[in-house]
Amino acid sequence: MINFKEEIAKQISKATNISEQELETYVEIPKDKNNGDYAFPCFRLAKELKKAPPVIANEIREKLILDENIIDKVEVVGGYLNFYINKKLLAKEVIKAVNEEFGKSDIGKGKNIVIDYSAPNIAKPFHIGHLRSTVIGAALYNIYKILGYNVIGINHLGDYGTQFGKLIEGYKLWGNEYDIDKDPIGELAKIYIRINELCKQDESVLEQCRYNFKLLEEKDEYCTKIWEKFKDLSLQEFKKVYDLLESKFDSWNGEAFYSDKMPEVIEMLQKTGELKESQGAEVINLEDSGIDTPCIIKKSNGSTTYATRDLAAILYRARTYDFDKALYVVSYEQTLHFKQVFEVAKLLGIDKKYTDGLEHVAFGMVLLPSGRMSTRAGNMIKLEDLLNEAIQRAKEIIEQKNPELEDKDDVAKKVGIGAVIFNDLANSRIKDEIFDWDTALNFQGETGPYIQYTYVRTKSVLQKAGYLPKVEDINVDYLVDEYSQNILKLIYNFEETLVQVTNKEEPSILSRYLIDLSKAFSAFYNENKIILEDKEIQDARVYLCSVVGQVLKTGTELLGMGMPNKM
RNA sequence: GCACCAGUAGCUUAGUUGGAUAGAGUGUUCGGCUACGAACCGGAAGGUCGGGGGUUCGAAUCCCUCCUGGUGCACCA
Repeated sequence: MINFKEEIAKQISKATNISEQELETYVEIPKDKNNGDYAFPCFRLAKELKKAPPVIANEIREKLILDENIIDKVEVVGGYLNFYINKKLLAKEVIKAVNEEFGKSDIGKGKNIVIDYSAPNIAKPFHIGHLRSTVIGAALYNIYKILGYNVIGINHLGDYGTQFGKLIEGYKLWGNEYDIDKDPIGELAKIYIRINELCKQDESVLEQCRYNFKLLEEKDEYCTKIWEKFKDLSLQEFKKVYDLLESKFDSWNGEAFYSDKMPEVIEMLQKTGELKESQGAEVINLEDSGIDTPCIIKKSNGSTTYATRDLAAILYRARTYDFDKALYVVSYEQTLHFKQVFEVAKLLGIDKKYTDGLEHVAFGMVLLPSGRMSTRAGNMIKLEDLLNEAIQRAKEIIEQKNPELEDKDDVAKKVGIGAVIFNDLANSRIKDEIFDWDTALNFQGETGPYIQYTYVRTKSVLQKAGYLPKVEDINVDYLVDEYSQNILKLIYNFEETLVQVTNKEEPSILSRYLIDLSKAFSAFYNENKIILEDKEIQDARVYLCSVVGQVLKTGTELLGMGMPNKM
């Protein structure tokens, strides 16, 4: 598609002798449509030219040689030059560009992106707090992919560490009191809570738990056997949730996968001479980098830590995937951990490209109105329960609004789960979220179902029309009204929106965009009759409908939501 | 105590590299289905952008300071 910003910068460049690249960064999109489609503020030139901004604006305006096929008109308002683009050109460009392939790009060609997301802890319930990492990671995955990047999605399962030493200890003590095969995670969670209580009361039990983990690392037969059992049972439970969310991962290599890859890391760190003994443990001091807390590589009993495993993972991923970016979609509670690990990674002697590519994509916590969720305290909401409730509520609304609908179950799943996913992706990821059933399962206003509903209406119109006109038959004269233009401008910005998502690792930018597009279409839909006597007008509007539908569907699926054809 | 993050309408929030009159949704309120889906659309009311300084032609945005909330701070992950 034509690049309007670039065209405008080119024109101003000719009139001012300032480089086109510099000018392009100054060109902005006015908030108020009454100020044109693009604007060039002259204020920053005032100092240099020693003239008042309005004077500069007028001078530039006089020197501008406009291509009427691209720019309709330019107005000087105060210190601004306001550009109005050629409406028909915009319509032509957008209509030509949108097809099934729309949004696909080769911006990321040849670049590898590793995304580490979801990563629930084995033997603990998969609760609503795990949703954010799962859906943010999945959305980023899809968006990088459509932009042409080679993406590797990794579920870095929490399947290792002292928590297993605790579970093994609890199982050893009271295993026969619990029916683990019947409700694996529920029963294991009870054991986990109980052993934690005991650890608090009796330090020697905690020591024993740590020792169990050391045994596990040393491939002790009994510990390994129990650990494998817990892991298998947990994965079966997790799959239920992943099936509902339709989550896919390219790799399920969890922490345990790196157990045999840590000695190399430790050896590398020893060679640097930075690995120091401190209070019986082996640590890397990071005070020089402004991090007060040292990074523990080896505990005093000789076993490894989360950080050691993450370092082994960085080394492995650099070698295996040659990543340009490695994203960690993990709660902001772990900010310090990643700061430490990324800093220590610089000692591994890997290419700067890799250490520069490490990025913690932090997100806020999901809190209950009563405060934090805690597996130990038992106050949490299981994700599976939320998703099933969402489907149930969607079904009730379908029964009420559209009882004749076919595939009710499938639609209820798409709408219900879509609402939950969208709710989690709608706000900036860094913000905390106080969980509320009615908010998470709201289907009205700025929600996932609103976007789905808008799409369904485009489909419905197309069905009523019974045909799709050919692009070359569209008369763009009928797409220059305010409502059509609003839609076209948004669609014009689709790829730019996706790029912004990857620049900020912020899927909510796409969520907002889809809301804006849905609103623009709803307004258009309410103001204009689409099926009507005049065939030429109808063709143009029907085609616009189809274009909107395609973008809504593509965008919604990028967020990891399903899109129903009817609802 | 130190560090990091957040603070925008009753509630949930958007706000591009500083730019024109700070936008939405929700709730309240008024109006719109003999138009292709009302899970929708349109209008009204609602703001000292946490407070105070500063930089700038221009600050929600940058700097300083204070307040409030959250998170983290060595053998959990």
